[in-house]
Amino acid sequence: MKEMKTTYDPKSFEDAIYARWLKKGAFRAKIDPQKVPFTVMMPPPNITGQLHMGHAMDETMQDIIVRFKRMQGYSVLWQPGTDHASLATEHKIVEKLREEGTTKEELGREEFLRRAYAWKEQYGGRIVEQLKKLGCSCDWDRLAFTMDERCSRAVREAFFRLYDKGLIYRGSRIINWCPDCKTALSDEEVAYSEDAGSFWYFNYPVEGSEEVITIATTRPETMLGDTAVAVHPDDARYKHLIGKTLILPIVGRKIPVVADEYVDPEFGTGAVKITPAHDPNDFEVGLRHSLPMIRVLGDDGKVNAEGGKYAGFDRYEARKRIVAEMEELGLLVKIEAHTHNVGHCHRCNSTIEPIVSKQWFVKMAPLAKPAIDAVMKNKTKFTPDRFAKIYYNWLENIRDWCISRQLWWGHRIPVWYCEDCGAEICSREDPAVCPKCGSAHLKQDEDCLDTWFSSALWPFSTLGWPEETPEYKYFYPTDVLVTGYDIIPFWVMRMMFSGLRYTGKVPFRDVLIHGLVRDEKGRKMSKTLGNGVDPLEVIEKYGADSLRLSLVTGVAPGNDTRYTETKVESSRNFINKIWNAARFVLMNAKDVQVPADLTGIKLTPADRWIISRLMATVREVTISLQKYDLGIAADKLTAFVWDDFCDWYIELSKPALYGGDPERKRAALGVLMYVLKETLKLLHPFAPFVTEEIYGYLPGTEGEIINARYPRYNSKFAYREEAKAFEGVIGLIKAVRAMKVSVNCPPAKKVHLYLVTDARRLISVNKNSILRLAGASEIDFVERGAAAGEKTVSQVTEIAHIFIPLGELVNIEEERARLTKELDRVIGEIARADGKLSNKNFTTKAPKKLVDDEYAKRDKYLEMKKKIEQQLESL
RNA sequence: GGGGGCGUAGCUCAGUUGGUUAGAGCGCUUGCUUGACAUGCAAGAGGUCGCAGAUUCGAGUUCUGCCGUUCCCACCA
Repeated sequence: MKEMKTTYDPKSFEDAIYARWLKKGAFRAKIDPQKVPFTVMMPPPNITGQLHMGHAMDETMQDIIVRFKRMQGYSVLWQPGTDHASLATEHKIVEKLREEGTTKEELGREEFLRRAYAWKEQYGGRIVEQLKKLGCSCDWDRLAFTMDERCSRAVREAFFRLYDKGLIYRGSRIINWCPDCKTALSDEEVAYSEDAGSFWYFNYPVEGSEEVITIATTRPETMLGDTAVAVHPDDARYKHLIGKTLILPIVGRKIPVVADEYVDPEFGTGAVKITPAHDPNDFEVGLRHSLPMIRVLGDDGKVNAEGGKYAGFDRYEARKRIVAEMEELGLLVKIEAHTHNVGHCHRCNSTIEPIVSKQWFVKMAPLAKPAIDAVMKNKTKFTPDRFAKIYYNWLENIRDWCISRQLWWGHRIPVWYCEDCGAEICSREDPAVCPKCGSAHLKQDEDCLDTWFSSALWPFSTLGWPEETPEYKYFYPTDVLVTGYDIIPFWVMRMMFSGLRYTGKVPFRDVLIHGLVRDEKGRKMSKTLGNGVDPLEVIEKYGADSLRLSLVTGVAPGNDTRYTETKVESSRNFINKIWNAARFVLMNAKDVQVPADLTGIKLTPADRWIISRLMATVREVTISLQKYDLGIAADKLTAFVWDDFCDWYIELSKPALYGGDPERKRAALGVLMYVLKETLKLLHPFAPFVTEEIYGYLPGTEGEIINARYPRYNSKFAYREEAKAFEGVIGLIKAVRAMKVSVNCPPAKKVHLYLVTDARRLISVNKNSILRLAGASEIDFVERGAAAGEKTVSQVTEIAHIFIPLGELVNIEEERARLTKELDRVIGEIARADGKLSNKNFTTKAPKKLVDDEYAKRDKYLEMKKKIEQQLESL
């Protein structure tokens, strides 16, 4: 057998272990009627993407859940894939073309797409390799892509069904336009920020009068498209002007003054310029008053022909010039500084222009309702449940979804227009001729679909829907979706209404929401700030297991967390700890095999204690994982491994290992190995690599830990009473250690213990361990402390009153101080217990067990008090 | 304007359905080359759980109000 290295060195085995899992097909999902399926859909990362800390946490959480379920015996499918990320990818390629001195228009659609696919081939697999580094156990054989044949077919079907029912329509509406990406965006793709701007006050002259009306605007260039000025119908200042005509300066257009409730008389001047083609509110006003819509900005963000002499100027240049001209005309009243919320493109951060434009929309109201109901009825549950509220909030206020994008990289809208009769055709298959007039002159819509239209189908499109494939029947609906709260509006909500609409079922039963990984100072990690930490570098330095553990420990569901290297170090230290614990066990084991179970091993109280603790840990970890409390599960495991197993049990086992009694040694090794093996299994979902590596060193284990059965709680091994009694031994050892420290006794100096106790049997059985761990030379049972001599230190514990004669080592004053402090504490406890017990309400209303416990506690403390007082006296 | 989150040890954070003496990691103090591990061991110090009320036998935990902080949505041109 190979020797384990002295320190944990993840680089020496992680890649090899991953390769072995792949080779053995350990991640492969199988349709097995004997098993219960468990399905998780990986949120498909963008093909443009690189693994960042947010992914690392998201994927780690999924891998933990998936490995746990796999070990529990479920037939697990963790479906991986990538997203074509229409806008993000096209943006990147366009940028590259610009560097090459060309444009997509110059290349043409066909050549552009060829380039895009080439780009995808080159970079699209990058993130997949990075996920492997992290240890993700997804079924790579089923790797999907949102633009592959399966997914494309599902997109076509979904579009057709909605179109067929009138839920997809084409219309001219105000949409969010990004002049840089030159495409429409959905409301969700616009991010608002408080930007510093100005408020320009302009005078518009009233026709046939000396009067003017003062309006205020934040976007002067839009005045070119003004078709009215609105005032509040009850506003006394303007009442007489309603119905009058204004001369729009610069342009010279005659525009009416209209009355509309929308105007807030308190804000600005109480008079609002109305530009129906460039503002959502103005658009509504325009509709109410049948105002003309004049678009003055082109798709490139430049003033168009409607802008007269300003045609061709960029929107900001036009703004400057228009303000200057207004000033020259004496119509500029004032300029105020004004911060206001400005929309920015989610992708390129350019300022969004609201523009009226002909686009495709999904009617949301009929889709939102079932999606709300499904969560209300608990068909899908959010964890933590507060996110359900956020979900409702989104769906209740949702507006129709603009799904067309003026992009080439994506799913082209499956609608054709007949050039002869003008018919609009949407069909499942590409039409050859117009079904209305038979003409062959058909032209497909130029636009692509919003990426999220295809992502919304992910839970079932990857399984072959609309076909009733065996996969679809077995693995759908999925079990849990893991994602960040920032993705709820983009994706979770859209998968919900899509799933319900197309499959009649919720796409997942649970939604586990997590927070963001922030930097050490609590800031969002971002490219512009340059504060992002590359998970791959962390893996390189500390190993994937350390990174994984550090991303889930001490994290509460749904809360943001800060990444610090210190946390990774702590996790690494922990893993090193278990590495060395294993090394210790194996060094002593030699030819001993891991026992299959505990039957046939003669157990000591210490053995029963650690087994009891193991069982408690199995239960706690299992329950926590089932509730998706990964942080709690990790904490419980860490505490068990480090405190109980390493710091106590291994030390307790040493007398048996070194004592020379082969039978006892074998028994101790049996327990050590059994507990170690079970612990590795418990830990495997969190730290898959190191547990698999150590598992491979254990003699007598077969196969891989990834396929091992997750430990199950067995009440037979709970040993409740015995474990509790043994805690008394631990208390005794801790007390002796503390006593030695308190009187400055060197740790190496062995002390003689005199014990007044009822637990002689328990102590005798564990004598060797107590001597070793407490640093004692001898234990004597006595009736009274006086037997220990005149100068002693003493301490009362659960199971014994300890006396140690320390001769010259005793510092009387320090000892007196220590005892006095202890006495104060005990008196405080008695007062607390008395207070509770003298309260009739407590004794009558609280559960009996609590009251009894309180009595027992008070008696114990009274006893301790008496002993401490005696001791103080004797000093 | 609407809706969340957070406020607990010096720092970063946990804290299950209300129930022993409120926990962890890091940092700090003291001691230790204890036959796995100094990426370690032992013993400690450190908290009016943001403030004020309420409910309860009992509140870090439930309710109300307030203060601070932060995020999301909506938005007045």
